[in-house]
Amino acid sequence: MASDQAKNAGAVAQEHHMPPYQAYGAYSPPFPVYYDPSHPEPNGAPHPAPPYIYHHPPPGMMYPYPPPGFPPYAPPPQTNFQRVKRKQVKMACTNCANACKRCDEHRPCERCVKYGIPETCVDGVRKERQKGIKRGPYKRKNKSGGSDTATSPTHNATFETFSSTPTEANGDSAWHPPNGVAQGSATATPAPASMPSFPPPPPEGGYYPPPYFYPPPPGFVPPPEGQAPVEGSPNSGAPPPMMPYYMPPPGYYGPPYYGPPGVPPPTMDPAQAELQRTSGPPVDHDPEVEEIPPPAPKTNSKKRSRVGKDGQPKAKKTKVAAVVQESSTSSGTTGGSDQASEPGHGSPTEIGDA
DNA sequence: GGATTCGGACCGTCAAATAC
DNA sequence: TATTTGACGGTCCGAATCCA
Repeated sequence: MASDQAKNAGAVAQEHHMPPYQAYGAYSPPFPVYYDPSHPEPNGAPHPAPPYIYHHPPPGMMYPYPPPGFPPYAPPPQTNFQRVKRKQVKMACTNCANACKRCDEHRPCERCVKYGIPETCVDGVRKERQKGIKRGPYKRKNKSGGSDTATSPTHNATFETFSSTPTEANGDSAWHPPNGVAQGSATATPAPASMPSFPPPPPEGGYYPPPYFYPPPPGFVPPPEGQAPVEGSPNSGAPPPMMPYYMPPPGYYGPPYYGPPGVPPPTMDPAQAELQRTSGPPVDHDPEVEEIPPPAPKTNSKKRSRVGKDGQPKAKKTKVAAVVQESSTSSGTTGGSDQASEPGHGSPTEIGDA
């Protein structure tokens, strides 16, 4: 469940701490970014209080990714979008539960009101979890080395939204700005004087110091302040959609990092960070990261036979009958956990009831 | 074409297993 | 004792199907 918790933590953190980014150039990162104390904030604004710092790249900031030894930015697959986590109510009313429909916290719930059966909108009785079930030995996750290390849940959650992008196999470690512009060329925005050489070894904390930012999506280079984007470049058009950006090198707990304001990011064991830094990124897959696989081709595998578990054809329900049944079911189950009378589906729990 | 059904993916919780 | 793991018990999405 750790992964679940991690995902939840990420969702919560994201929900509660989304800095007020403003548009910068063609895009602004939707994640916190550490600041470089030696680098002035845009517009001369004071630095936010460390250590939880954010800002968008100041005008003229260059995107130094990727460092040597790290793969080039790979455009995220179209399907690698952020998944909106489904929110469940703690306890659906019996009517909604039987109908497998969304319920809400209120009683009567919206659905019961809609069907005119608010009086039957009551919580069911949650079955008690079985106890004393013996389990086999647990498979402990490998905590040392590898990309699937069990790092801090917060850290892993960090990457839930910005899941790693596939690593290109061509071994090209340079990030190529768009339109054939070589990285660091005159056309690209110059790096500020305060920009340290890249990549510096991770400091004692195990993460790289700021300011490092993700590169913009392919085809996007923040134009120098006061200058229009290169004609014909994507910058010159509409702002790009928010996309997952480049995955930072392992051990770097900079962007994106979500967490409570004022709470420093988790740090990695320096030895491990160095190992990962020198051995290359585990970019292609982190099992802790929730990746959105390409949607499976639609099939007809969901053909239902309208046959109950006992092999008997299920009785059809008319609209009224369904509502009535829901009502009767609810009134019949409020006093106990026996769900044997509920309609065919929705009773995987029946298995354990015997 | 809208309403209904329900398979199964997804979610939250928590006891057992394990680490410290 | 604290943490991690894995599965239970549940919710509800969305395709299939029904029906006016």
